Amino acid sequence: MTNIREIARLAGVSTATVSRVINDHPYVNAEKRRKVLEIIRQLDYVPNSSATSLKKGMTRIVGVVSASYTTSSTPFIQAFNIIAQQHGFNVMLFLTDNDCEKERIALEMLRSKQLDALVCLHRANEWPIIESYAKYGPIVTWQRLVSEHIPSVFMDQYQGYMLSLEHLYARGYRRILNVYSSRGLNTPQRIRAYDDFAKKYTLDDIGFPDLHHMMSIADGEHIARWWIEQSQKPEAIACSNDDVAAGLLTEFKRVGVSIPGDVAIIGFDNNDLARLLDLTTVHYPSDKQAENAFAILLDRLGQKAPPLHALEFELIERRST
Amino acid sequence: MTNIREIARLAGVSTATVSRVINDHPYVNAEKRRKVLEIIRQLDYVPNSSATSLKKGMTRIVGVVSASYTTSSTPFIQAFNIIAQQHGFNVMLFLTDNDCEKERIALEMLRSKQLDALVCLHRANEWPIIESYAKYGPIVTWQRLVSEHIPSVFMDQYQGYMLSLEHLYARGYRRILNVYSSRGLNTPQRIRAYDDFAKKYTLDDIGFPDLHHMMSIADGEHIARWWIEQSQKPEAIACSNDDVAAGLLTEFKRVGVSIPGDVAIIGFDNNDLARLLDLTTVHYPSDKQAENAFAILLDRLGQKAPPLHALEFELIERRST
DNA sequence: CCCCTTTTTTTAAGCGGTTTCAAAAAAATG
DNA sequence: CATTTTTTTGAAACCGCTTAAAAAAAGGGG
Repeated sequence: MTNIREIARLAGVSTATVSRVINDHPYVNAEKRRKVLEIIRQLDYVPNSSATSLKKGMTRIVGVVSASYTTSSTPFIQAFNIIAQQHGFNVMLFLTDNDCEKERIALEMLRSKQLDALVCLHRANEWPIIESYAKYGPIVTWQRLVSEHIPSVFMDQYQGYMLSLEHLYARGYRRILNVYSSRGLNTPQRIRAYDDFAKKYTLDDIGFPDLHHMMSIADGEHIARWWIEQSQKPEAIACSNDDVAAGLLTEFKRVGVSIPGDVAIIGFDNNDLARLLDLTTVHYPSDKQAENAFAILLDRLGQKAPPLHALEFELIERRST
Repeated sequence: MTNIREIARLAGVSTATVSRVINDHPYVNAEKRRKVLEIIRQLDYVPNSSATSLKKGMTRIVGVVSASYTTSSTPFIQAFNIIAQQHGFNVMLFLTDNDCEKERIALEMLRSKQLDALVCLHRANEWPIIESYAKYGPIVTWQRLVSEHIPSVFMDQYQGYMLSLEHLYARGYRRILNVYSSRGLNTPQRIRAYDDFAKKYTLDDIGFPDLHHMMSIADGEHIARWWIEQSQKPEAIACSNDDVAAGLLTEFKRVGVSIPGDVAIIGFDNNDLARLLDLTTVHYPSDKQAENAFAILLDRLGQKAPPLHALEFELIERRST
């Protein structure tokens, strides 16, 4: 086995010097440094990461716990990967399918120091269980959680949804259909936003059904077909996310319904699809949330962390409203 | 820090004894074992995994490299997780989005012994690059690869697709539409299968278009709408996978086309959707492939491995043909 | 009771790195 | 040239665990 001792022997120096070269420490003679690097290259040597982790007390691996790899979680995970990479951390992804056991694996790896920290996009176990692991290493969540041990990069969607509704109002739409998803705590906030909105402008309750659990393109297509059959049609549809909006838009175009002439559509998230289809939407800064999550973890690990971003929703006006 | 020395001290034994208790070795006095376990429980102690890995020369983590988390890769990944778990291995998932750099991370972790082994469902880097990492630890692939260093659990889909076609023929269908995906090397084999099939039964070339890159439910829906517009309609549609078949089926039902009365549909994979929708399909044993992949890795790691499954396609007759 | 075998326990040597500390060498200063 | 400061190096102590080997204790037969 080729280890640091072997390199030291061949380069005619001590292991300390080799270690210094590897870790880019100062105070190494230029010639010796060259020689050591040469031997390392020749022998195709890499330090054993278990040994490094043991000695340094860190693995430089951060776990990301997500129920699955969906349109909504992907941007967060991608951004998290990038920022972690930039700081020399690797990311270990745990797709739990909402299975407590699978989630537990990640938590246990934090406990046994295989992971330095954890970010939970979703969770399967009860909060107290997750909190009980916070003593083993920093944990950050994406969902709302009031806990002194576990910080969160959660954003209250009330404000974001209100942005969406106000935009529709400003454009002159009054008969608005709300399309909700079922993502944990977001829906209640959106409902509250609509109630406040309706009260503010004294809008009558038109009796449109509240659509729930709408999350996919296919759901959007269904709603489009439903819309066509109605005699009392909504003038605008405020969607739970861009996928639903995309499904609506493409299905409407397919059957010749004009957007925004016949009906306006507004999405939520501002994902690739929304950009592609020219959908008006509300930008949900999940990339900034991911960077904040990482910064918080880094800080709790006692490392110098970049400053936190301010998290704000932003209305992206395009051609669908 | 609570380490094994601390436990040993409190239990009044040596670290060797504690280690034996932890690893369930024989030759430990029952009373001392009890005492040690008691202290471990009290202090909420877990062995440091870096130390264990360093000493044992294994991390018991296996990497799974996949482009993303899709309907086709999920069953494999799930099955792989389960079998790995059963053998005391953890799985580290790498979703590469076909990015060479991201894939490289996994390979480098194998090199630095952070991973014991790797299974590649997809790959972004060229084969020679991947092969060059085989010397650092066992690698198995899901795709075809002829290499002495990298074994594969690849299955030639010629036979599976032929099964599908023969079934349609036996049911009396002659005007068959082929729907292909673009998954690497599978499509050529399927085309070859259809050519041989057409030759065997001297079927005329009817001039249906060859549909390529069809992989999703939405693709299936498109094809259904295309079918409706044709004057010369296919009697049966042989799909690249169950998702496409599902899209076809549901879209057809929506507009009142009778299945299999007006047109027969056969899928491929036998996933949850196919079961749910009562689709005739060809079972693609990706769970068995995953178990084989793990067995091969285990064997190459010098551990006792379970025997390999024979891999066979199987026609699953349901109500869509 | 002695000798031999079997069971139990401890000591100590690693696994492969990093880092402290002290010493040696080189450079700067007066 | 002696003294001080700075740069460069290596020896050795760890990080936390496992395990081979040695030692101690217990059991068994004659």
